[in-house]
Amino acid sequence: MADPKENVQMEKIVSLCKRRGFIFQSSEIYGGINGFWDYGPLGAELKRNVKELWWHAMTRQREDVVGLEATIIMSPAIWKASGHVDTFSDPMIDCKTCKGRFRADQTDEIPCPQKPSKCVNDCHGEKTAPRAFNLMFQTFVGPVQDDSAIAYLRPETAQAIFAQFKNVLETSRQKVPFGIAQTGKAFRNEVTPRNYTFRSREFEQMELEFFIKPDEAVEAIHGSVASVPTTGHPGEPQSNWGWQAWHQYWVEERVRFYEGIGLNRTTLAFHRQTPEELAHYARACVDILFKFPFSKRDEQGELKGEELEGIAARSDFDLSQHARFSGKPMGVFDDELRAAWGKLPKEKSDDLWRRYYDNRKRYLEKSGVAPEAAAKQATEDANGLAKGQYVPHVIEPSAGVDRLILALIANAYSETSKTDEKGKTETNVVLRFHPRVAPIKVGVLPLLKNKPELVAKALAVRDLLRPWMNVYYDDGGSIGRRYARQDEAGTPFCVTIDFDSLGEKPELLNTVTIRHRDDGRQERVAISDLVNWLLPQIR
RNA sequence: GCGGGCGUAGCUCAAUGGUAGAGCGCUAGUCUUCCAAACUAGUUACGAGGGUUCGAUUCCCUUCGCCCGCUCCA
Repeated sequence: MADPKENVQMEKIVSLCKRRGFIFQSSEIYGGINGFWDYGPLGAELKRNVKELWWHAMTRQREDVVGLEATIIMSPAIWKASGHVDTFSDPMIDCKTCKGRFRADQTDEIPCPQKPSKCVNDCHGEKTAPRAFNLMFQTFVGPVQDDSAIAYLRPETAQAIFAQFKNVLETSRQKVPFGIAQTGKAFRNEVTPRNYTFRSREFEQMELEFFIKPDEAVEAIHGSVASVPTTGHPGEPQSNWGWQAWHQYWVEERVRFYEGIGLNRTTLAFHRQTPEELAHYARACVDILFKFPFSKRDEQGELKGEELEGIAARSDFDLSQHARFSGKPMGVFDDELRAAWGKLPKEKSDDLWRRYYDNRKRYLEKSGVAPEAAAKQATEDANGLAKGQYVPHVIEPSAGVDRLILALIANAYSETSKTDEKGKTETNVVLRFHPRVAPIKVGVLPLLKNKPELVAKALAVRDLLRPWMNVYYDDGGSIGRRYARQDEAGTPFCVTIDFDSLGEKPELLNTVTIRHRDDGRQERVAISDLVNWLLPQIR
């Protein structure tokens, strides 16, 4: 943590989350378990709202994205193909003398921190035996616990989408470009869970794999690939978009989503990965960061932010891997491409053929295929392109739900101070959630508890609203106390039933007060208009 | 996993080798005509296990968890 003040801010948030029932430590009564967190009543509502908004925006509101709900345990072959079995398991050696940690396969290359003239292998430090640091949780499928039964809890939801790509394509009546969206749990046995729920061992993802034509196919069909500005939203998708346009599009779509739930651009930061940071198969990756209180600061003292979501342009790597490992074709056939290819001038088709060939060959060689075999396969692939066949490329917006929840809470957290006549200052916490994500949409409160007519009317209003939104009825303590309770829960609106609602002023019969969380403003609304007044604000 | 700090009600904080206390919160009741009013009653803790001791929340060990460094990127 950069600064004690920010530490305090984070501690307040943690304390509030427990006090109000947003987040609890998992297995707390048994002393807890590191890296696992539960959501209490308010947290469960908040999280559900966020996931539903994502699902709504990503699938139901779109023509070109469909959903998937895959299992958490899959064939271990999937994780071989994806690279997780290999890259997620570096054997490590700790040196008890110098406290260093080294990859076991590099101890004869890395110099000893204390005696740089010698490598780690030859220095005098006492080393532990090599230990595999596999970030995947292992389990066994079936009753026999031998190596043949080993399976893994998925470390990301994405791979199921690739593995089911063909099934979805064939059953959904979609054509490239289109996407497959999925939310769900993922598991990583992190070395060090950190920063409250930010890095957990069990967490939930919201991932879209959006499949697009390779640029060579777009160019063959449209003559050229559209260029779009590198900043700002490029507008409605166009058929001549290549991967860059689609990537830019999804970055901006995702920012719109965050803005729509109360995280405006100033709370976010962006990181465009450098060529050194990118995985070898990736063309680009933009991270969307949120400036958490625990974030580190840059040289200018600005919060750098922590990653909420990465939008990666992953080329055709994923589907190609699964095609190679499963032996099942992952390519698609494109009528339009086939028709267009025949009309290309030879110069053009040769150029496209060569570029596609080069890309395929580079991928195959990077994947360890022998040069000769790679050249042969790449030739086949490029010939396939000329007949209308290709392996789709993918743009992957991949977000962490739990990180977003924490960001929403941190963003909403605010304190207001009031000093009463006696000079007593009181600090109140207000969670300024966007109404769309707020766990409770409306608090229904009779002005007084000991007047049966008020209570009866308030209960009637509660029952009127309940089918439409999450309501909370409260008649405990004074009205001010109840407002304060709802402020802490982040409830955007409170409806108060008073004597005018009962007709004390006849013209106000069957009206109620709506009190706004953020400024305390009140307005009078007829009970019969309540649903129509509230719904547009919470959707 | 390694090193450093920490662990007392739901929260914030006391005290002690000999019965653990306050404020706030929460629950119930009285009262209350719009922003944590008052009164009454109730509620809950020494992270877990072992040891030293007549007796441990206090001293020692182990373990679990939290925070800070090394790792990581949803």
